[in-house]
Amino acid sequence: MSADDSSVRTQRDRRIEVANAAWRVIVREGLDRTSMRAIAQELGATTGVVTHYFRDKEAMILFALERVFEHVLVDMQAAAQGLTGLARLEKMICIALPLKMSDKDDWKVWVAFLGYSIGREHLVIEHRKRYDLLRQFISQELTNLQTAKLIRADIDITLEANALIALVDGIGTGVVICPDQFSAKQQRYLVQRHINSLSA
Amino acid sequence: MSADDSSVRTQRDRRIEVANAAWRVIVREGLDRTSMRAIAQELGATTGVVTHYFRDKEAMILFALERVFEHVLVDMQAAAQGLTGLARLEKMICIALPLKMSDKDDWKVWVAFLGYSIGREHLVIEHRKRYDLLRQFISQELTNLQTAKLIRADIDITLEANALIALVDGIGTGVVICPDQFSAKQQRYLVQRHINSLSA
DNA sequence: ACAAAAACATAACAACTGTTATGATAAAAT
DNA sequence: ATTTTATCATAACAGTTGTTATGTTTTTGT
Repeated sequence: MSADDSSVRTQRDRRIEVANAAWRVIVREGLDRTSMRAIAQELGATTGVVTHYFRDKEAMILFALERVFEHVLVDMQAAAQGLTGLARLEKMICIALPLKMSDKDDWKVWVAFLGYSIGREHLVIEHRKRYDLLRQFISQELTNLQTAKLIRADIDITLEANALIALVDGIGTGVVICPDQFSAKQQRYLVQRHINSLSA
Repeated sequence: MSADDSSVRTQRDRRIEVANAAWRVIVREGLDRTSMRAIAQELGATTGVVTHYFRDKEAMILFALERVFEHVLVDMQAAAQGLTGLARLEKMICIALPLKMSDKDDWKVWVAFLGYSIGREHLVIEHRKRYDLLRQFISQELTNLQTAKLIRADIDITLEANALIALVDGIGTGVVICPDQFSAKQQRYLVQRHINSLSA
């Protein structure tokens, strides 16, 4: 092994390239038609690459999902920097929305995974882990707001975190199916109104 | 053809039996693993039955989806009977929620379809038709409420219909993934609060 | 009773699936 | 320089897929 160098292509980098190719195929063809061969072709390589970097198809699929999810979490954290109060929560939630056209593809992958998980309990569990993380994340923010007396004291934090997730999830799938029904402004308005209704 | 009789098994009845078998397989195995052979086996028959009553797999799948959707619409209409005002809308929306354990299976099918549609534009369009119908349906109710001055006059009806659909959709998928996070009482509370916030 | 049509069963088709084994080539380590 | 390891290509495997064709049986219409 060579020393750490920013100009070398590490093993993880290559895994990400494969996952990105998978991501593109999922968006274009759907998850159940995302075959090893389709991914390899999208990558301009053969299936040898895919099998070399991932134990099996499911490991690769989960890696691709994890990338989408992690991406959102990081963006939420970054967007929250420097903000406080309700505006901070509002900004964070909005990051998860498909406000831009490009965000829609991430939502396509997310929705595809949700559907693909039905009947595959271990995938449902994987998905649940991410919802749990999100809930934990939002609950933390709500707790801070409650401590600062910016939202009402009688609010059930877990319930409200779930409600926010449900709202975002509903809008996300709504945009995937009916892109014309949710403008960026409308999405923001719905989140803003919901959060303001929690205000003290 | 014999005369109309309630005790005969019509062609449509048999199609429904096939669709119900498909529904069960979708819930248990997932949509992409719902093969013709699996459906036939669930039905206690062979693939000859399935191919005889449906042009191809997609026609059968769409028929099964339509049944789930129609079922919800009918139930909503039935539940609305005799009710007026905000309580009427509230009751209708709640019908679509997975309040009971048995409702969860319908939501599994719905979510499976959503994911399965990704990358299949004609299925997205089919789904969109149903969202359009739902929106139209809810908009009608909202319009009545607005005319009766029971909700604020400045409310954008289409936006609010979409918001309600998104809320229900978010809760539904939430229950499918995290069944422990939404009690029936909590689901009702969220819908109730949302609708009350529209009150005049 | 007889013919026509509906309701299935069976089997075969070609295409596609994930996985695995085996090679070949290039990089890295010693 | 040589050996080991990482990276990929190729090919074959056994299984599954939707679809179609061809039967066989049952129901129905006349």
